[in-house]
Amino acid sequence: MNQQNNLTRGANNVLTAREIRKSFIDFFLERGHTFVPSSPIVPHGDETLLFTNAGMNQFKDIFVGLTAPQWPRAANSQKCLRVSGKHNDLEEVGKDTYHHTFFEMLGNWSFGDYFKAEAIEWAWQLLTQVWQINPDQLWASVFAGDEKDGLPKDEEAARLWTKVTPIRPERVLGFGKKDNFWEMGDTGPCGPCSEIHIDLGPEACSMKGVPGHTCGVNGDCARFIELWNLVFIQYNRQPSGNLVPLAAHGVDTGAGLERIVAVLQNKRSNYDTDLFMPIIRRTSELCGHTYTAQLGNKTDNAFRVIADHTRTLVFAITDGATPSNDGRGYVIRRILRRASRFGRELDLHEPFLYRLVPVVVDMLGEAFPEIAERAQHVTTVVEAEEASFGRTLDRGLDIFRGAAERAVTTPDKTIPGDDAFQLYDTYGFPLDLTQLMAQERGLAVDTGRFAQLMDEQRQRARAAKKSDALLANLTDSELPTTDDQPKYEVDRCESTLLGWIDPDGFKKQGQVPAGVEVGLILDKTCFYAESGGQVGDCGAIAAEGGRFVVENTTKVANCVIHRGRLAEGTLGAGQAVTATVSKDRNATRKNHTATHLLQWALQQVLGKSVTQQGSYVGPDYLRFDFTYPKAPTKEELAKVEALVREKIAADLPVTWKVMAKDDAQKLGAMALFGEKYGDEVRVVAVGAGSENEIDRAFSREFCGGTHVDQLGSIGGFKIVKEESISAGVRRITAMTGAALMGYLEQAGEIVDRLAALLQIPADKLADRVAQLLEDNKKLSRELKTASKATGPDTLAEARDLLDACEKAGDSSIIVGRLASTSIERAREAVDMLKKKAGSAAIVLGFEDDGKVVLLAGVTDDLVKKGLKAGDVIKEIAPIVGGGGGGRPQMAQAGGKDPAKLDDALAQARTLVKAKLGA
RNA sequence: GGGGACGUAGCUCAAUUGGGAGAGCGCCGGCUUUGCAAGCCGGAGGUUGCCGGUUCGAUCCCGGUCGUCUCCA
Repeated sequence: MNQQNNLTRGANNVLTAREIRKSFIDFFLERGHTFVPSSPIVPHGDETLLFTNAGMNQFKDIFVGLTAPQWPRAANSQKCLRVSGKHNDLEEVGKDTYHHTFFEMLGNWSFGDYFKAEAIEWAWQLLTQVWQINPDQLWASVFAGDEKDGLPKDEEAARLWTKVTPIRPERVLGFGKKDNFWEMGDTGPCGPCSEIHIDLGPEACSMKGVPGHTCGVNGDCARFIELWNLVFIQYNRQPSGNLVPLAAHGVDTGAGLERIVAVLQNKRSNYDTDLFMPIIRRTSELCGHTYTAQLGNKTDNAFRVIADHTRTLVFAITDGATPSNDGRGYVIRRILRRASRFGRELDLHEPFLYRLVPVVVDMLGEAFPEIAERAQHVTTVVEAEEASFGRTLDRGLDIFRGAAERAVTTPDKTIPGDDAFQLYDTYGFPLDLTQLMAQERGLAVDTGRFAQLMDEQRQRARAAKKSDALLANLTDSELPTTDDQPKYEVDRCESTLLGWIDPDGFKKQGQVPAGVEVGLILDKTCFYAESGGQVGDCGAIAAEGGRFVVENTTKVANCVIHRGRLAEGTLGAGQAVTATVSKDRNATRKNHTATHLLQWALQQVLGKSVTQQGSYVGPDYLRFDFTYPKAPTKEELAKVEALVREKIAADLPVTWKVMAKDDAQKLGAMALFGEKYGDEVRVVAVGAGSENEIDRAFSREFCGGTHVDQLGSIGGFKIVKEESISAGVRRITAMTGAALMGYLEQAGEIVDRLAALLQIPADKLADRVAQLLEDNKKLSRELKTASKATGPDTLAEARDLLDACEKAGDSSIIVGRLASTSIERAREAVDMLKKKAGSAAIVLGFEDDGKVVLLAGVTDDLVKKGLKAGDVIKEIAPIVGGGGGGRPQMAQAGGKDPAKLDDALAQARTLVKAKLGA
């Protein structure tokens, strides 16, 4: 049987990855599904998730029942990243043919619509009819039941397989919980799943000759691989561990595109497909090595790692992650460094990853237009980070040398785990590199100790972990949808208190507890929940008999949560209340509209490479992060300010409209990268007086925030700070309205005070201060030289002391009191005396501003005899109520009791004489 | 969010248990050379990130803060 022929359509008719992706989506569109574009790989709203790691992430709220689905059926190809947490494949990448950090997950979903029969039938049809995979190669698995959970075998699925597909019954196998029961987390929706595996033939087995190995489904070798997982969501796992059947059944399927492509293109390795080869070819051009597609080969390994990681970097950075030292950014930094490290295996020592970015864009820019739009930014960021890693390595090499030198002298020729850990933890020097370099010098590395230290570090971090306690137990609660449309119209509204959230969950009955932070839930509200950079509103929710102070407002699914504390009296569920937003919101609105003006002006002045990276809009100020490769000049910033002010002065109107996303995009409205939008979007248009004029607006942005009606009410605009926050990203902080007035007033006061102090007009301040600094410098220099000429002649005093001094053999014992002088001059005197006397022990003291200074100096020949200046000074300093010390040749002390100075000097004389035997 | 390291001249970095703020490169001047490079001699350049504490005295020790690097979650 020639299986190979059935896998392809002949050498000239192999489907490209692009065609395969498209045929999947088209197939499900034809079956009533809605194409829901991939959600960003960086989930902005969801802090519990570092990166999108499965196709269903964006539908989580639907499956847990927090929100209603907008469509009964959906399909897409989702960008996924698996680099941390439960699914951490990072270390595996490169070693085999199929592990990736970034991959695409093809998926189709049913939200309470179709169930097992359709899911199974369609998957089979697509695989065998559209993609023409030989049915003889396919196997199916179903859930075989679990006694502990009291779950029966999934007979329904098993029966359907043979009913709706022509698969032979013996090809439908049962497996346990590990393989065929899918759970999202410890709690929440879950259910049995059914997988489709393909048999690639005996040749593909990767465990040939391993004793006891038999090829089979879930048999751990590369002959049988899983192509598609169909999850049937029909239970809800409660915190107690019990499973409760769900009323609405769902389907969640996932098929890894990279694997499907490898199979359809008849490749043994995912890396041999057109999803990776262009990157590998380009890398090969850059380094001069050839990729031979072997496993267990160092250079081939490096090619694979680089290809995989480059894709990851392009997508993650495009969606708003940026290399940094914590959170998501740190994961990105690690991936980039890992790729860069493997580049060294290919003799690539200069930044090179950034040169692979265009290859990825070429390959995937059509399916994911965002990466094409952000290519320049990604390139800048990657190159800067590669350069930074180069510096990190250089510094690490220095430190390594020190550690290696120490290790060479030890009996066991081992670099201690502490050193290796310090290199890694503090200087970012990779452990494998430490080991490699140690090996080159015949040294070992104590990895056991290293692992121990690493573990301690982990535990420290874990102990410090905190979470949002308020939302801890919400998984099972069905939260109501809050009508928050009033937020755009009014800042006070009447509504009903439906209940509240506390750390135990959602409460719909009883009295709001006092003294603790809770989140009130209303049927409708005029409060704005934190979103799109705009802060959540503050204010109060009150009724007769009670008043609740809202400190922040957030949103979970479609439910607005008013966070705060009961301040007075009592409030109960079901009660009618009045919600009043704080006046701060007016200031926030000004800042929000000003942010739109700022983005528009930046694009006018700096060009289209300016795209929003993030923002903060609060009552006190606004912050706008945007991509731009270098610092804008003062003139450019001034021009931006001028443009914004011009628009404010023109007092143009602001309007907004909810429209279809496609229409909004046609109008050229700006959207935020890495933000997920629904089919209907709200577009805020500045410069348009009504919805009909929206095409005449000069600024149009996707935005759910609150804005002023007329630009004039912004009442002023000023950039107060411009800075870099990471490579290729700048941050501008600006102020408007009353906050700006306060800021200017404060600045004005400072200027007034300075001008009054210097008695000059304010515009001359800068010049005058510069002049003063210069004068000051000159004067202190002059003072230094002048005081040498005037003041007490310390050197003369010292000479007198020398002339009158006692002798111990050839050595002079010079002890005496000087007129008040400076430490510097007294030191000069000591130096002079040493030189003049040739051999001497010197102790000088003087009074200065109510304190005592003592200096001692000893010439080298006497130091050798055991007389140390430091010892002398330590003995006598306590006499004047102080302490001192120094080196054998020169020491110094201070004290607080001038009356005892002569006593101290007398003691010094006795000491020195005793020591020198005089 | 937590831990570690670093911050000194324009640049790269020194400074013994707390006791004269230094070197190399660069810059300026002079000498030497037909010219250049090099060499020799001399010079300028410092709020030791910032604030506070301990001390007779802090680049050094302690606390805080800002910035950079780095690891863990």
